[in-house]
Amino acid sequence: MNAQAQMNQQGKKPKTAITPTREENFPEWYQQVIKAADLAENAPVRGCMVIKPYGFALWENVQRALDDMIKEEDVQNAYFPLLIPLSFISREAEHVDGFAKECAVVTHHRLEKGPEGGLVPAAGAQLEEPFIIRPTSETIIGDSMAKWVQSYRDLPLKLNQWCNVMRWELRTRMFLRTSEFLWQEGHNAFATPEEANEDARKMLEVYQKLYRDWMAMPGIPGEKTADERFPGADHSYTYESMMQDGKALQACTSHNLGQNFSKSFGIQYQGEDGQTHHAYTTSWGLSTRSIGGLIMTHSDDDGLIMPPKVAPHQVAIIPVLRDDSGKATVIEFCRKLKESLKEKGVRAFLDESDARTPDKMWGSIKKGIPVRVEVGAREVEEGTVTWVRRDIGRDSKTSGTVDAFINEVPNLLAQVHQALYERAETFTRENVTDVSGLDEIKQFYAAGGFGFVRADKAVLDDPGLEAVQKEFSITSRCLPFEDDGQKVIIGKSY
RNA sequence: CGGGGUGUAGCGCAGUCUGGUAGCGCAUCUGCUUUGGGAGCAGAGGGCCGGGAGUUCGAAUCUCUCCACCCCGACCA
Repeated sequence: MNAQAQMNQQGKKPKTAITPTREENFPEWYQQVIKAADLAENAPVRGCMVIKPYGFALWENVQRALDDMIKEEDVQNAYFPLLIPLSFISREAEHVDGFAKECAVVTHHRLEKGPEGGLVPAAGAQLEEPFIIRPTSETIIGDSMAKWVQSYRDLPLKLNQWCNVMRWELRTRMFLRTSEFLWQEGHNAFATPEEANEDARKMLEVYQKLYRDWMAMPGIPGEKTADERFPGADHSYTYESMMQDGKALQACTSHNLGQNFSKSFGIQYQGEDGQTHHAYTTSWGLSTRSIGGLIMTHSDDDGLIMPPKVAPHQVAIIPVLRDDSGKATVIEFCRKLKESLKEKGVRAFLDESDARTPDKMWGSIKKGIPVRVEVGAREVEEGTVTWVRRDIGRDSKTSGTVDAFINEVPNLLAQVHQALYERAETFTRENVTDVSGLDEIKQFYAAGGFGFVRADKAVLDDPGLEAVQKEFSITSRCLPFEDDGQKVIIGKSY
């Protein structure tokens, strides 16, 4: 957008740090942003990725923020096994249908030398009952809950685990859909259906808060339609976030599982009435997919833009060095600046590499560091610094004293956060189009319409809907809470 | 899993049709000159041309076969 403006003024295409641009090829741009920012790379294993230190630092910040919020809800962290007995997964009928197709199965416990050299699973070491590598843990946690819940006094039971899961995906993309991914999965059990549903809604609000206040990502909270529901859930709630290419990303989910799992796994308690009752359970998860969403929401043609609150580095200090004579003084000045920022609770990164100045600058741009501060011999002499906001670029270049800058930083970071959120929020709002019914949905997408449409939920009962969805690769994303479930949002999705 | 595409230096690519000593740009290293939004000149290093099997005097190039990645679709918290 900024690039577009420059292009018009100068009559030529400005150089962008990322090629291709979003407009030219969005999926390829996405890959290149990840590479340029050094977030992750493909692993030798199909569909898996290596999350590199800078990318993992981002995830850790997201994790820390969410973990604190989860604990605020009186949920306790625990850990359950990676391997799940095969028989567990088949206990809940819908659940099996949902996951059987993408399970990795462990069948042996030993290797031996094969006839043609190399190692093969030992024939004599076949497992009596194979294990699956967890695609999600409802079943194995349900098994434990059944033991832990005896009396109504044991409820509610609220558990969460941070772990990896594996789903044998046919089509993978970095962060958005990988065979193995990291997430947290929460599993709560209650005595009444009301509490369970309230909990599922509550945890969605927690996610919404994380996205809004930490990752600056707007979205549309709502309920999933029946055909988009989690296998085994009575109700699934979601936060659907619009990416810059107009597609929806299911950014997290929260499920009210009713008594489906408590019946399959025998999660029962004796109530005050002396009778035995099945508990009501919920499950809720947020994964490394959120990182993919963050990238596609905020980044531009010069690379990543990090929302300040989860950014591994909030301020990049770039020493501008002319020659070796002034170098020591400038570096010394920068180190002091870094210390002062640290004391203020700001995560500052000082680039002490001997790369040339522009390369250091572009490095911080591509990594999306929210604020860049340039310190040269001139600044050191005057006791001033020059700073620039990543989201605005060089138009935001400002000079001031070191003290002024240090005092301004928290405000600056808050402004970047606010600007990122508002930009994404406006973008989302402007790209949701109200339509009257199926004909208008068809017209909209046939004419190359961009983004989501919002229709009366009656359209879900239109027998022609399926054909239209297929034709334009669109699905119903959710029934937004803000419309009291009377409308449905439809669009393309990841 | 179906259709299409791509695998050649860290990154981006040419070379493949028509077999004959592995190339270009950026990055890296050395030196000099430069330096506040992607510097210039000169030189240097770096490749089992995705893997395997064939055809051939000779294969990045032709054939077969795996594998991986990307896009579309199907499927999918």
